[in-house]
Amino acid sequence: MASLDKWLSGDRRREVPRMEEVKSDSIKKFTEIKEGTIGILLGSDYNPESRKAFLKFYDVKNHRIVIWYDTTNHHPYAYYKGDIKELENNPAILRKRDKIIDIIEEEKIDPLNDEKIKVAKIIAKDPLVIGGSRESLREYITLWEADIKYYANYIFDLDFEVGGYYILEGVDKIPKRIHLEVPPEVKKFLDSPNIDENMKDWLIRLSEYVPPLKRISLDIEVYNPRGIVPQAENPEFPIFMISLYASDGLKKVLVYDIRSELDESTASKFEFDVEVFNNERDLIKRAIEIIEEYPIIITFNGDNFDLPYIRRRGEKLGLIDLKDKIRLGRNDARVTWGIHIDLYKFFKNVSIKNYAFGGAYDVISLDSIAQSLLGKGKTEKIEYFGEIPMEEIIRYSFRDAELTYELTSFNRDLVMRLIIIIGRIANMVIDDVCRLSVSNWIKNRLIHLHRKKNYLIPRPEEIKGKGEKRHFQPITKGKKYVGALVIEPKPGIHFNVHVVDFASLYPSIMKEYNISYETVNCVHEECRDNLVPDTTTWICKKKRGIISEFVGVIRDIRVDVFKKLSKDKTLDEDKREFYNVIQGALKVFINAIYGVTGSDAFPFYYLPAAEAVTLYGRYAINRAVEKALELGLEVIYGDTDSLFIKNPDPNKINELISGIEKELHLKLEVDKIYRYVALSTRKKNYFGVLKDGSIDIKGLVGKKSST
DNA sequence: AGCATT
DNA sequence: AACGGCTAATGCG
Repeated sequence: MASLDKWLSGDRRREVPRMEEVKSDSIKKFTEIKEGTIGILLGSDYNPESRKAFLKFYDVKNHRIVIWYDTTNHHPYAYYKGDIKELENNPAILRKRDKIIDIIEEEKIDPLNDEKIKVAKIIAKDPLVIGGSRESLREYITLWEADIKYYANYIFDLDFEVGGYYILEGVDKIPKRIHLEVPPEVKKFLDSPNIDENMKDWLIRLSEYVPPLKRISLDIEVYNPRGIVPQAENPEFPIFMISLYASDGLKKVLVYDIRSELDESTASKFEFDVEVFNNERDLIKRAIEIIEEYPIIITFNGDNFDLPYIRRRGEKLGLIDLKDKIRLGRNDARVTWGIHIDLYKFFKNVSIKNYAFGGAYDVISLDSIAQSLLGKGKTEKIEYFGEIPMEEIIRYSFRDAELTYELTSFNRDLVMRLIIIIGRIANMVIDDVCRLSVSNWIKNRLIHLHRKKNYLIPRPEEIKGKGEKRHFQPITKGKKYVGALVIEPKPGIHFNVHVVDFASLYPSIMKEYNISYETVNCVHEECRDNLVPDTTTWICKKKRGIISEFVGVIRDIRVDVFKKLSKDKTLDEDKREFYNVIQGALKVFINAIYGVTGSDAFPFYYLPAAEAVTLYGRYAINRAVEKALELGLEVIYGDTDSLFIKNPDPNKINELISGIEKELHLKLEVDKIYRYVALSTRKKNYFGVLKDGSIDIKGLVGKKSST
């Protein structure tokens, strides 16, 4: 304590930092690639010095990241729709002439007008010419595809697949995609006749084995005064502890013995390694030396705290090449030798929280998430280190690193697998998967799909420009368009109630009715008679919509293959769990695709498309009610995609299901059967007892009577 | 009471 | 930074 007080009072004994590099051969490692290296593509980035995109592969044999630099002479670019001669004389272009490699004419397909068009492609020496600075071309000229990250662009253009296996044959050869042998349980589906080529590609890509990934978690402690929270932007207090927990069994706490209270006996008191240092610089140096041996770094809030703090403290203390190891972005921190996963960002992601983990945790903190998912939390909370014995802080700090690591390893590496699978679905590098939201995941894959079809990606205002007419007033004030239909419940206790529902209604509608931003109110005259019920919105009959196709294929492989595999008792648990991760990740995408279509922040937002989905949904449930009544069935309630039918003749239910399937091409199925269900006058509030005796309660919360 | 807001 | 519908609590002439 005394030394802390002294330190706080200003006696910081600032020695002149020795300019010294952290010893490492990590840079050298990247200059050569051993022939025959097998790697999984996990990351990519752009190197401004060499002006090249590069890829990060996880070497599955040596468990390190291998970096491969572009050899194809690929460059950043953007498109211009107007006259190429005019463009060449545009002042903004003239100003940037020395940074423009070429302007060439290219043929693309305009998906909104369904026609081939000639566009000018501006090829630049570096990405900032296109976008990212105030002087960039996109600030002066209306450009197309000018806001795609360059390294993402690179992956799309060369058709690289994130999460896929590659063989690296040297620095000068383009990595070649290789495929592991398809496991028999998946092969069975590949050979089946109702699986098309598109589905096959997805099946092979997603089901490929995800190996255990070597990784280390890291957590730092800062010796700050009471009541002051250390700031990564201005790291004025020393790091005095760094805890590490790795997949290869390394468990270690590095301590800078700031109060000189430890001795030789300290290390033996713990079930993990403890290394003691007498200054902060050696502590940081040692930590970097260790984590550099790991291709994947796991933190909890490392983007905004641990990594920037380490980098800035280290630089203050003269560890000058930390800037080449930890790269600080505006809102992230990346490590050059590997991949940094910040679990705080990942678990904060609404789709991860609510869909992947069913809202299991509430507060986004290490303690709360660990408590919910691992069943154990932090050690007792420490408010102020100054009063706590060093040995106790060591245990506390170690626990954080342990929990952070275990959040990636519990349930057979569920989280690591999930991250890789999302990367495969979105074709997005792991760093971005962990930091961006579901709309970005979807956008990323859609951009790649546009490239594959040679579609020029429309600007959002072009999509809007097709017209935003909505046909019905939203029920709820402040909403943009009408949503689901909820049928007025018949209050009372009803016995033998069968609930039928449409299987993933909105995604099925998007798939079956060809809903996409370019197919709703398409350009063709001959499609204008294909109307959404009760509207003047029409849907294309000539071309498959890009979003419809995407949601269709991932819906099909989820329902037809991965859901089945996840329940296949002939497979071992590890495999079942893996297939369960895949079907769960697919579900996140499938459900969100309709949602983002109705979100104006989404670049492919189109209100009439979102409204068409809900209107078809309303139409479907209304038709089902009509059909049920025709069959003499009694409908007592329904919500969005479900009908509650009282005491039905089972044959009539089957007739209803087959009739609807024939008429609407939507699958209706019996979801559950209640022995009895009690409905009130309120929608979305009921309870019932199912056939197996279990109780089902919706919307009702326990309340005290006021009397 | 009735509407707006969360 | 995924949608809308619905219930309940709270605030305010």
